[in-house]
Amino acid sequence: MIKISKLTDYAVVVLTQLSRDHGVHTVAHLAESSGIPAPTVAKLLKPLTAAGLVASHRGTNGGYALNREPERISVAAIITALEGPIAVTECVSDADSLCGVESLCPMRGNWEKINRAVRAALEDVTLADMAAPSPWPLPPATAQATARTETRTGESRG
Amino acid sequence: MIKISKLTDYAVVVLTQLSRDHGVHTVAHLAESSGIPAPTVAKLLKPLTAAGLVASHRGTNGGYALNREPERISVAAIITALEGPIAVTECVSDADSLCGVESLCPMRGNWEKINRAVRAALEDVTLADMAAPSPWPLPPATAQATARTETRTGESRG
DNA sequence: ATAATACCGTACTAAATTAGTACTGTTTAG
DNA sequence: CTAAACAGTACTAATTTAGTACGGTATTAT
Repeated sequence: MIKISKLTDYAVVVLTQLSRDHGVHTVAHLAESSGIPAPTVAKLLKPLTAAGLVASHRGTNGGYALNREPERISVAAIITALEGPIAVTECVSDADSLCGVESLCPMRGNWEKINRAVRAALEDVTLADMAAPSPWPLPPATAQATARTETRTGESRG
Repeated sequence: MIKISKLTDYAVVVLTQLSRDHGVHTVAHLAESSGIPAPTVAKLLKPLTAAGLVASHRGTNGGYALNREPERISVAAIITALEGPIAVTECVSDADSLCGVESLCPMRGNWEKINRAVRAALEDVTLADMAAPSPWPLPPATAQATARTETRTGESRG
């Protein structure tokens, strides 16, 4: 369904918490206040640390803290940290993996065009945006949305 | 990895074939010329037919044909036909599925913003674009690509 | 030093999704 | 009436993703 993994979803939640309180937070604390199992929180913080989005502090009174202003952390950066380069198709994501279907390959340039557009959309939203209160439902902005969009509106519960 | 399913990938391949030769093609024929297993081709053509993207003709000399000009079939329409409404997170895709993590929900409006941007990007590319010969590598357009992009360039094989 | 705290890293298990296969039914042309 | 070709369902297998467990290392306080 062209969606991100649950782990990435959780990562945004955890990072949002860190952005609200700039101090150092332990995994246990973050897990408790978010409702996400602690081992899972620890798991997602690892690649986030490796990517330099958060900083870790060991020992007593240690924990994790944001390593950069929320305004300077894009959703694209978060996704990239956890899932690797953003690519809608496997074709372009790694040079080693062949397509399997040869006739697919001639259009990898077109897929890359799509990838860039998606990437740009994701670069444009920062953690600060995500932490900010969100108006819901969203005001209709560009109206290029499909006809299907209106099928489900009204019963927003999720 | 925020990618579409293989079935959708195949669908684009099959539709590209149909767009090149406007006649009626059997599943067997499409399978042979694409290299995709016949049952799989049959499987993906079903929802495509339901969505009105292709038309099916039963009986002897039957088969499938494009139901619309390639210029009027967007990649978004193909993905939607096979995978349902385009949404990066589950949260907004269906009203019935709760998030599980409550703290996630306050930012569904922000996620929807992202969903719209992705959707727009996918609406913008048509089947005709995909069937067209693609320059590769693509000329750098907006340069908002992440630093990671350059890590893998050079050995394009996929 | 010693002990407690909290991250680090790897391996493993289980669940969910996705891909692929098989089979039976229905429609159309000759 | 027979053969061609789609329609629909059910099932199996493979892959991916989520979640758990455990032993190790660094830092701080006593």
